[in-house]
Amino acid sequence: MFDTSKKLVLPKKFYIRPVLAVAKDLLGKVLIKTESKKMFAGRIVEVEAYDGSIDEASHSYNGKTKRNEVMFNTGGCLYVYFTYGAHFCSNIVTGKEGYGNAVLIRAVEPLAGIDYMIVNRFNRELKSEKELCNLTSGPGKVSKAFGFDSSYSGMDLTNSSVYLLDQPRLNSNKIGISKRIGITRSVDLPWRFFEIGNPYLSR
DNA sequence: CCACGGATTGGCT
DNA sequence: GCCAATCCGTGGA
Repeated sequence: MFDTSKKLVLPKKFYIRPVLAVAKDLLGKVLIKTESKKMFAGRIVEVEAYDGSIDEASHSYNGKTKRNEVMFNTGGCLYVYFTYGAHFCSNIVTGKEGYGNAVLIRAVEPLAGIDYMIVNRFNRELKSEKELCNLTSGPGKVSKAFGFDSSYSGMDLTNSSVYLLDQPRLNSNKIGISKRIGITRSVDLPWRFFEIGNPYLSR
């Protein structure tokens, strides 16, 4: 299904680029988490870019705080935050140290570890096959399915049990672009990117 | 110290 | 389609 050989792990330099370029290039890449003998894998199909320098919706817009400090790290690590008193959202930090840029993972297409994801999300059997499309079709859902919580924030994606596998870049005619979802500031920036027609999109 | 509101989700109307 | 749930980081007093 996919090759997990080391040479395909995305290197640091992939992440140390402008956040919009990284966001688009993340589509189609495979997110992996290993936990003892379990492996979780999902193909990224929807993302949003956040840029602390000009984007009022970004957590980093008002500078570094205890909550967002990981966003200011050198690109290539996870930034996980807690919101609405209930959900974790997982991001990939991009750019050079000090920039406060990140890409929110809004949806993935499950590839492996699906039974573990079902346990993490629902803690029961699926009621129907249709629930598969509800497994990882949103930022809180992806985090729950993979088991990402605040203890994962700051993890290095080039040297830990969480990493990304390189895959061919999506053809640009497969990439949809829209405004971001669920924000109240800088609402018009067209910084959401998704694979057109993929059944695992958040909407 | 306290009030506010959020990069969401799922259940109910 | 609408709205409550449910924490806690953040910012103003």
